[in-house]
Amino acid sequence: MPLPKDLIRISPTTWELPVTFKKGMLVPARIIASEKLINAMEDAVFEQAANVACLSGITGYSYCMPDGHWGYGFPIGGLAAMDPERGVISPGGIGFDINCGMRLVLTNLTEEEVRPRLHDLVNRLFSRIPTGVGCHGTLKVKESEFRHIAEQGSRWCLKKGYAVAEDLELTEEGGCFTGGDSAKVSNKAIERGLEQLGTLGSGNHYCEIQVARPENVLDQKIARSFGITIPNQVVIMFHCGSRGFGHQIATDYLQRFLKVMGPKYGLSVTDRELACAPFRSPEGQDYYAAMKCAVNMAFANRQMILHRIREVFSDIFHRDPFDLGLRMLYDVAHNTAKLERHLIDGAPRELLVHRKGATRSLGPGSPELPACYRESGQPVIIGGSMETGSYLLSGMTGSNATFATTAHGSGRTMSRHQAKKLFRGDRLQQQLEQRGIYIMTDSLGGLAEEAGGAYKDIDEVAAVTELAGLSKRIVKLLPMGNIKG
DNA sequence: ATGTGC
Repeated sequence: MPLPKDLIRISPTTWELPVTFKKGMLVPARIIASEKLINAMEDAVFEQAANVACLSGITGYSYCMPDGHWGYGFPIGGLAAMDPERGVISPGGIGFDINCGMRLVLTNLTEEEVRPRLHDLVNRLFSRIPTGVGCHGTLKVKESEFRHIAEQGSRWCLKKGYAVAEDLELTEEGGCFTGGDSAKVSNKAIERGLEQLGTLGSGNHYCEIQVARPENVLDQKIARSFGITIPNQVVIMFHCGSRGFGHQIATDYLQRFLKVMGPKYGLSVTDRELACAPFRSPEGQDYYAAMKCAVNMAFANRQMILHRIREVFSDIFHRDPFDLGLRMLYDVAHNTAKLERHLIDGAPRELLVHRKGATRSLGPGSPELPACYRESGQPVIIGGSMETGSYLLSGMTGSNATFATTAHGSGRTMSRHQAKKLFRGDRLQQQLEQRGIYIMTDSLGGLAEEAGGAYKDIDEVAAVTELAGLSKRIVKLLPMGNIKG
């Protein structure tokens, strides 16, 4: 597929569509990619990044990260910073799975210690962490309790004994976006959420046991400061979000925005999927307060899953989970919008940063970071496929250009439908087992959709983020065992 | 992504 002829190469890793690319663009669109990745990008990414550049109040550039691909309205990998006074908030810039995110957990166990118990561990994780569409959690809460969870996030877990203080310190925003208001959430969304705490979900959501081999440690010093200190150290990475709760909130507000956008606010968009409302309007503020509830539910969901992981490892090894070194490394959101301060032309400005399939990546010295990571920069977790592995990186100061943002995953190269035609889940499971990767799933079709071959080259994506000055590769993590929906 | 949709 030929690249758009207006596309300009700004640097080895930055490509730009000027405002002349499409009528209505207020700022240029920039795509962070190598030559290989830009050539593999779907046309839809260019169109969608340009559509986002037309949204009121967009500041600087509309961005797409190197793992970018086609999404609902915004590309997945999309980033837009809005002026909060003049700009809009758009659910399509956050995604249906609000606060879908990654959490990385340390252990002090080695591959040699874990391998003999791998099947037991994976089987037990699979039975303790519900997976799949429509799965229900082992914890059901009352509506009033759920409203607290939606407003407090991980803080609720700490109060109930499902977290230790350090878990919250090592979660983006302390595991709670303040200002969540459950009165702005529909009863339907709350009903869907009641039984979803501690559940993984489906699609590309998974929980993986991984190993950090010495040859894959790329920066010894920062790796040590992140707690990767022993050869062949085992870690646990998982990926999930706000389940049906967040999905319902996104659906509710997309409908509401579509009704008022034109008639009440005179906003027109190139694509209905970019439904939006002025951030300072009642509708915009209601969505922001409801979205924060979904963000908080997702933080609490990941915290409950961490609690289950601690129980499982403790059961299998007959030791206290903290003796096993089951400590947080970090938790990053990758589907949110939030008010953040960024330097624009040398002056600090508050901006509403939409990240959709994009990770915050604060560089060294950022005051928002916990003290233990202030020197290194923020841990960034880029999840790859179960075949090819994942990366732990650290934020770099070059990310000032992208509102402190980097990639979030490897990014699909083909649709789920195509992947299902090309790969077979049962065969994949067998092949991976032969390579020492044990997978439990209740959907072999879903497994085929997540085949490594359906994704971009994770090594290339991680390398490009480093070359672009967004995030530095610290450790490549290889899969040993995986549960998925 | 999603009690998977026109």
